[in-house]
Amino acid sequence: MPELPDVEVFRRYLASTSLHKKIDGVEAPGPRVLKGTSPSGLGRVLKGREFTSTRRHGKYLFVRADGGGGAKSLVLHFGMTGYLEYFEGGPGPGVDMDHARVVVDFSGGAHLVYIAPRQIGLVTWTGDEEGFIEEKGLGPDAMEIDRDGFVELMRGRRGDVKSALMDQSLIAGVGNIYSDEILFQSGVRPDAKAGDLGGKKLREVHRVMRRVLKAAVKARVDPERFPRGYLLPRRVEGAECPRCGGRVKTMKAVGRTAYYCPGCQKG
DNA sequence: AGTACCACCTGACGGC
DNA sequence: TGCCGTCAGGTGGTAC
Repeated sequence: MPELPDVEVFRRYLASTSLHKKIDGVEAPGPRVLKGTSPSGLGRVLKGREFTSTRRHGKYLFVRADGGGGAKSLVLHFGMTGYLEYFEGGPGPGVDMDHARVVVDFSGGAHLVYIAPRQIGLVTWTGDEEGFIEEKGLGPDAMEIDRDGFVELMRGRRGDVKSALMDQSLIAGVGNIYSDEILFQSGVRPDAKAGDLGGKKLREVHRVMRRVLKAAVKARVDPERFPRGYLLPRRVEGAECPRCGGRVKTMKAVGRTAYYCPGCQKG
């Protein structure tokens, strides 16, 4: 799940559970997700500190850890299957500890666990969040970029609009699922050329993008809670289009499967 | 600049 | 039941 809305939900979860607790130590039973650090390295950085604030940029989550020398932040990226669990005492029966990759132990017996069945994901630390974002080549966050900036970025692109929306160096946060939703609600086919859309349509895509991401966060990314008329809960080949009653179809775009409604998306 | 693959991992699912 | 191919919401690298 982890696109911008999912990561925003994780951020709020972490902020409501894990701030202002002393960190006793860190374990990394899945060290493959650690990049540029080691289990002991991460432990040395975090031990004795406490998380004080959170920040999301695109699909990355930064967690500021204060109480030691210099600024240090935990950096989390959730790959395709990652998420967080917090618990006090032992893990409940529903917690998938088999796939726990990083565990932060707080004094008093609470734990924050980064779980990722497929170890595609990233956990590290940085002393410079801005520098990290720059190194990764991330564009502005999809909820932060303004309308004119968005139109400028999209204009002059020769590739498919879907791949432009998903290009993290242009705009950070949109992935395969939400690009489908945004294009569906904008009435634009996934294989339309971004540069062919025109200013008016691009402004509409920008407005729809903001609305969709916001609604997804509000729905806590639960498809059942999405507003009516959303494609996401019907994102299945042959399903009934929630707007026109036609059939949802798929096509390949940038090596990914795009779901769309030929009846609603003609642009 | 854009695309087309491959790779990294694991699990679920359909077909035989 | 088992084996096999395919697919899955991520990014990063290479080669054309």
